[in-house]
Amino acid sequence: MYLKLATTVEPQIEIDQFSSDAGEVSDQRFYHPLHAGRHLFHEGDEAENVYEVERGMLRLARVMENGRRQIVAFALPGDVVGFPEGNLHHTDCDAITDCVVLAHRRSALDRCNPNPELHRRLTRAALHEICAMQDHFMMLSSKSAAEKIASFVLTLAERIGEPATDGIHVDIPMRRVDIADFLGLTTETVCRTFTQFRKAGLITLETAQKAVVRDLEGLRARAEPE
Amino acid sequence: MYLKLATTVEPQIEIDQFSSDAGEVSDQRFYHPLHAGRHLFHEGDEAENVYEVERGMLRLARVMENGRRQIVAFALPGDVVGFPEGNLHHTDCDAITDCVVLAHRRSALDRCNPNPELHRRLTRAALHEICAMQDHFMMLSSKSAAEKIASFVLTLAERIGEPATDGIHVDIPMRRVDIADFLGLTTETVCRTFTQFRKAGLITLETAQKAVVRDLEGLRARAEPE
DNA sequence: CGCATCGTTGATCAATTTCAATGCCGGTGG
DNA sequence: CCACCGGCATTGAAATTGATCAACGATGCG
Repeated sequence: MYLKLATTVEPQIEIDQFSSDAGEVSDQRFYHPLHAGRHLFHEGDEAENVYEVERGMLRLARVMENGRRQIVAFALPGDVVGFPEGNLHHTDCDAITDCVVLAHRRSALDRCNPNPELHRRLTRAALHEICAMQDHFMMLSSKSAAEKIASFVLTLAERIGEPATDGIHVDIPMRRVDIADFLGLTTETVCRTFTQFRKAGLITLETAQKAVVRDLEGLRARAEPE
Repeated sequence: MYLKLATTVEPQIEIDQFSSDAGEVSDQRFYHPLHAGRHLFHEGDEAENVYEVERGMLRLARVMENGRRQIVAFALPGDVVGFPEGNLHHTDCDAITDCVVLAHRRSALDRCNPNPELHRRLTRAALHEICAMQDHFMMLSSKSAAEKIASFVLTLAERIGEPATDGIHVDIPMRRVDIADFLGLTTETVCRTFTQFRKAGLITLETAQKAVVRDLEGLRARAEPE
């Protein structure tokens, strides 16, 4: 299965206290609500925290001097974002939808103490991330546009799809250009491929952001070559 | 700077005992010589060790069911390979040239004790790897063939090039098809781009494996668009 | 020496990008 | 309330890049 969007960690430890405002849960972690469009951190920022996504969707991006942009990942609930390089963040991260993230002090990643269990979870998440990124290499380098879009929609369907009688309802909150920059395509190609799938009866599009997967097997068949 | 080939760690801790045969250095680490063409591990193998490259070059690869292959990274001295996912290796790894690698028990990555310093180094290497892979995303998704090859040669030159009066001598021990599978191109395109650079006077090729960078700036100009 | 593998080159083809225009929708202000 | 505006999505046609198909050359090894 390709296109892990980002890194999933083991089931969430139990959180007792929750305040809908940014609230300190303990000195180790605290909740942080985040409105759509707001940045969580920028490339080059001092990395104070790593974040576990509770709700919503985030976008991790890197920009080249000349303006070309790569979406590194879309982060969904359960994913961890903000792994530092040295002391700095090496991507921009902003909220595509309203989000709630759980911030962990960056020290939890660096040191076993005082919370060895959290340290272990975050380290595992980092290792998982490496594996997931390697999957994404396959996606970027050896798949056609149709295979990329099919895989992409399938992953979204598996992770946030809601099964219904008429198919799997999938929210696609990111813009077409984000999908393009994630998959190494152009906006136009993304559009065309969506319409191609729509005309083939694989999906329907209520709006550009609301899709229904009507033929899961058909979509799977397009996700892998042969 | 794009195309970090793999993960560089901090300067090597001092090693006193060295045996040219596979030799236990301590219960935490041991040297492992490896001839060109030999595998260090396979995809799906139980991950017993992570390896620090001392000498030589290794190839990390993933293969899809249908035979398509992605070279995930080329590992050079200072790089770390074999980060596990769960308990398993998720790539094949074999030696392109004769190598010497330093094996660390996988537990050094999982646990702080008994060697917290090593644990910290390996964890950092994993984080660095994430960053390096994100660089490679840019390479794979938003660069032209010429930009990819130029970046690739530049990185090799920086990491293993030997400056001389006539330019920077660079060993390119991997085959063309490996370069192609690394950059998401075909063998033919890799070849053509090399000849194009040769005809433009940017490089010379004594053999397919021995290149001399004659115009560093020219090559840099082709590595980035604009 | 002959075979096998790898590298190189050429010609054609197909996929995707590019360029251009139009449509759609939500927000804003008259 | 409605018209206009701006951003995003979609579609079409042309251009370009890189893939594919095919042949040949070089190199190393049994």
